Amino acid sequence: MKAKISDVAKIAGVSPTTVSRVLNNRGYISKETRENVYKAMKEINYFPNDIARSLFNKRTNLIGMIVPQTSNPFFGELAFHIESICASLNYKVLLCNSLNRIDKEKKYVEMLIRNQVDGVIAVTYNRGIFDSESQSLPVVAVDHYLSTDIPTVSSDNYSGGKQATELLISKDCKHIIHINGPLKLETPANLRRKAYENVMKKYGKQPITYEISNTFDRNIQRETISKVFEENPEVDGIFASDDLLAALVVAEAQKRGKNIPRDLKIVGYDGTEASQTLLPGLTTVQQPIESIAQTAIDILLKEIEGEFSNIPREICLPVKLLEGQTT
Amino acid sequence: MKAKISDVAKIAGVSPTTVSRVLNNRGYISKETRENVYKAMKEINYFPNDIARSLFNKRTNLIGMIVPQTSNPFFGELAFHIESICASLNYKVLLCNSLNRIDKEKKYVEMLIRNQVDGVIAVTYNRGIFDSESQSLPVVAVDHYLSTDIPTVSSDNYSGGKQATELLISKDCKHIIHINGPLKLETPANLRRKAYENVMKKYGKQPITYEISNTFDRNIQRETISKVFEENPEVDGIFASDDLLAALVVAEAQKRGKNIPRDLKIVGYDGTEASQTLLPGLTTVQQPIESIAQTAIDILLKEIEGEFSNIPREICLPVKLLEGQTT
DNA sequence: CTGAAAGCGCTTACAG
DNA sequence: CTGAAAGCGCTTACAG
Repeated sequence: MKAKISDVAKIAGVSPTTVSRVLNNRGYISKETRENVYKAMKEINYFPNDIARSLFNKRTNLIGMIVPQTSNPFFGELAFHIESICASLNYKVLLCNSLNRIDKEKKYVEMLIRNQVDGVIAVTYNRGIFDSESQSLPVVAVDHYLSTDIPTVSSDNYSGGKQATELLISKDCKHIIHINGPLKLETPANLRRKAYENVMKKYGKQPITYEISNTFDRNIQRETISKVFEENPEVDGIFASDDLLAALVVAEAQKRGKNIPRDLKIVGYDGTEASQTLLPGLTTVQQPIESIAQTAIDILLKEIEGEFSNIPREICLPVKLLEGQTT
Repeated sequence: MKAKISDVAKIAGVSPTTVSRVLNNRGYISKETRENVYKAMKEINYFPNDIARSLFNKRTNLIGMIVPQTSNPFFGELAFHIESICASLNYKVLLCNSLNRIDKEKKYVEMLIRNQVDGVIAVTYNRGIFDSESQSLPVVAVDHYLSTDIPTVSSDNYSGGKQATELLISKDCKHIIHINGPLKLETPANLRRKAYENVMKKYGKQPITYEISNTFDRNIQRETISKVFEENPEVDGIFASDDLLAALVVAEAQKRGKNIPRDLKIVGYDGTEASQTLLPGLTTVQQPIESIAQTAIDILLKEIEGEFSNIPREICLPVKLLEGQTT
């Protein structure tokens, strides 16, 4: 049987109330009593039951974190930073991999509510998963607009898209194509495409965007990329909306005997540690993943503390263009 | 205020006991009552408080998962599978990024105990983090021996190391070097080195293993790799103990003007989705990450259910050699 | 400086 | 088929 507070009390010769007091450092307690209690806790290897505490306190110090998939380096890195920062603040993280599926996300949200999480950090493409039932639940969205009253943290996608496109143009690319994920929703990431299109038009060029419908099926992605080359034999610049996509473009280009960067220039997006290690030559727009995590947590904690006054509705963090050998 | 069971009871005109019964599908309940209760729950948006349930049931359905760092694709992918499988079995996962630091691991273990997790899946290099206090805690280790009574799930590291080395030999490499992480501990991953050394000896070659002391500092890794080339100008084959390391070797070799695979052949280890996408040409030994996750969970659940009888002390899953363009 | 009592939201014998 | 009571392990007024 696990030791409980009354066991400690018995051994230390005090009441459970007193044990609780030394545990929480509340009220006056004689040095002697305190030491006796500590000794008793050591003796029977006592650890407080945080479940019981949470029930009373109506505070779990639990944060729900919904990401599409930690095996994707961007989300894996984001998850790492979020959890690490939370741990340093004494918050615990419940991990949820949603695969962007709305059914899973809804289930996860319900699970998080049942588990009384203090707040949720959500990286999800689906609006409407936080509804009526979760009105009072503190939520912060990363990289996606979820609803008018949920703050969003993202990096400066417009600037990133602009820098990527302008780089390709400055390198003399004539036929630049953009490949993006699902475009249906008003996500900040969509601004990457907007920026691409605007820059293209500004330079009198025709923007062409290909959409990858499924983010999780590499074969579908490969097919789309193959189509890009088939339908645009003159393509000499590609801006891919994430590094994995860019890597697939690199592979397909090599398969087709194209010399990079001579025949084709490629810019990716994300600049994760993993992609920079595995494909260090890739030119890419690096997101400030750690500050995204930090900012999201700062905002969420404010919401949790009830400081709704000075919470920005949207925070946009700067990106950094990393020039490699693919441009 | 959040709705609770007594609110539902009041509205449905029954006792809390009855509400609990319909919630848990226990005992006989008239159809009418059941429907009234459901209607009441809908009406006030009631969700059961799992914290309160857990307190009573002494069962949280929580699993602690300790990994070094989810930003590393191998652990990110493992974490994804573990969490996904757990979710499908109605278990929730508390994420812990330990960075392999024993102080962090100990803190995480204590946190998990306080939170009454039903069990822990640990990928850690440090023995002794599960001590006396956690005797009764179900634990399963992945890829590392933690103690004699903690089951270990790993892939067949010896076979992987053997296949990698034999491949290099069969490709006519004369001077093959192995680069590994910290070697101090008796981890299954150490078998990769053992296998390398045995195969080398078998073929009358001198095994040379370089050790990377810090897994998290890319610069230290780069320095060690640079040293490998400096000290062994004749090297024509390198077996790196993970894909990120292999990628660094590729980069360094290119920097030194070596043609891969003509002048130098490289084999990595892990074969994650991310590394196979970002560096598809890499020859590597692929670990069965999903089955590792599945197996670890199977074993952990058995421990949780108290079925200690038929739990193997060690499970070893088959690896797969993926030949790319680096050999 | 310390303890007895009540309660956090739930569930399960027990009784009817 | 249903309800009143006790209890999961803790904490906090309240009283001394």
